[in-house]
Amino acid sequence: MTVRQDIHSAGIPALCQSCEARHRGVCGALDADQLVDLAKTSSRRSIPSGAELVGDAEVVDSYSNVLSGVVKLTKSLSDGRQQIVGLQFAPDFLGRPFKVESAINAEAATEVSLCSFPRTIIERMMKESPALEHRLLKQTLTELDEARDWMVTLGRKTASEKVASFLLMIARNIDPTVDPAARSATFDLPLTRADIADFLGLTIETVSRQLTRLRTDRVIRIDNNRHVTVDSLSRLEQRSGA
Amino acid sequence: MTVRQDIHSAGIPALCQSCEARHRGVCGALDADQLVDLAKTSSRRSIPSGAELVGDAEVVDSYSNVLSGVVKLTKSLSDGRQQIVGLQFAPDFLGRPFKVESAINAEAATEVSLCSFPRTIIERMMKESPALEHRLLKQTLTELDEARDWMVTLGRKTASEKVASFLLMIARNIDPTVDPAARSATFDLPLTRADIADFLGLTIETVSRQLTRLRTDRVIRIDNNRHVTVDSLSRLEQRSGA
DNA sequence: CGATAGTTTGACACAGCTCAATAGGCGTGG
DNA sequence: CCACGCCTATTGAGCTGTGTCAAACTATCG
Repeated sequence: MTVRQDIHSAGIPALCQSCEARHRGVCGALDADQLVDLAKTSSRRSIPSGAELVGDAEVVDSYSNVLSGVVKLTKSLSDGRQQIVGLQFAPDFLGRPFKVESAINAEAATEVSLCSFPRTIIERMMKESPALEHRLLKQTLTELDEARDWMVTLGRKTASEKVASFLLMIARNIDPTVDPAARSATFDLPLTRADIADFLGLTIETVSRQLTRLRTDRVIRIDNNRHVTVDSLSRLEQRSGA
Repeated sequence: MTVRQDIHSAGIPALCQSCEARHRGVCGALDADQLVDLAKTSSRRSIPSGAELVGDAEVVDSYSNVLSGVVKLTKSLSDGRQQIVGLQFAPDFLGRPFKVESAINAEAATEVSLCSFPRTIIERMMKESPALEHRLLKQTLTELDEARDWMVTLGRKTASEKVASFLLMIARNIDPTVDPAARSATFDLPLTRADIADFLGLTIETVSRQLTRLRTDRVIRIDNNRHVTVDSLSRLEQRSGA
């Protein structure tokens, strides 16, 4: 990962100067003028774990970039059963264009920091800048691929395969040292057991049992309930049913 | 639904003249010149039920519009377990832009007719025409919403709720008389029991048992294994867990 | 140190799976 | 038109993985 601090930094707002979203996120699709324009009305905010970002059926009037932390997207049935349908990590773009009402809940799974923009500005820029829309299309296609991968996990994997798949996914998204070739990984789980259960379509108890099984089989180690060490990612992968 | 046969039809290729995709599908984003251009290299083809359209890990060199019939998108685990991750109806656009290799299988679930275009043409047009990319973004967002709805079904619903949800979805997509306010519906199932099972993350036997339960409870009628009549869509909806 | 929220463990129940047999639909050929 | 064979769907009996309910344990924080 090289730091880009070149001639193009000229005129970039201070807010955006070192922002990850400007490189890997949607802001990478904007030129200096557009960034200045956007930065005028955008603001960083820090959200405590557990806070609701977008309520079900709530009118959404802002979009955001995730700068750090993990956001969980959930859907619920009327009797309270809940399913996590997506996790967003930095530098994902948060928001559902072309629909003022969201059928989805967004909640901070960890402490989260966001850079938020008014809906109207983003929608104007999308009209003016095909590059922005292009970037958004790419992210949406990626999210669709991920959603479909999880459909396989939800529909066809066993509980132990689900838990292994989940750990693998988190390792790849969180641990900075995990390039695809890495053999081991270590990270903090961004989700509670209850969240993991909602993500995998299981109960808390089943998740817990599968984690202890992985632990007694020496595939993972867990300290303080949250900190996970995987010595052999390939062993974990074997258990993921891929 | 009004038939559009107005001044804008001037210069529209014969092939596209009465094509549904020109109104509700992606071709609606193109002007007459672009349609002419596209029509030069596009072709209609009819595909028999069961034929594979896109093999897993196969290089995709064409995109298509679905004109009639149903296409199932599947993913498989190495040991053969399979999950249907999407169904495409007319006038959906079939193909995954920005990725030459597909991790997905596409197969005709019924007899299908397609209008296919070379990959290169579509990709050139996407660069030139923001409207096309915009349309594609909208379809992708819709598919993402659908995928997330199914994640809830896969992860959190019981077998009988799954089967009811499936019937409801098919009724809404297939039966032309089903506007949202309709009370009843009748349609042919586009999928075999095995396909339904792969869609819902169940076994054939469980699907069959739940269908007979719906039948004995007089929620649906089934003739010739395929033809379904739903007298009260709201009763079916009550069983879908929504 | 006590209170609280999150996690683990155990015992048991049941929804959905597996295996096996039967029934029904449909095309082919006599 | 019927007889046959093939494929799909249904039904049954028993098993098992995961859910339910309940209790014990652990971390964290005032």
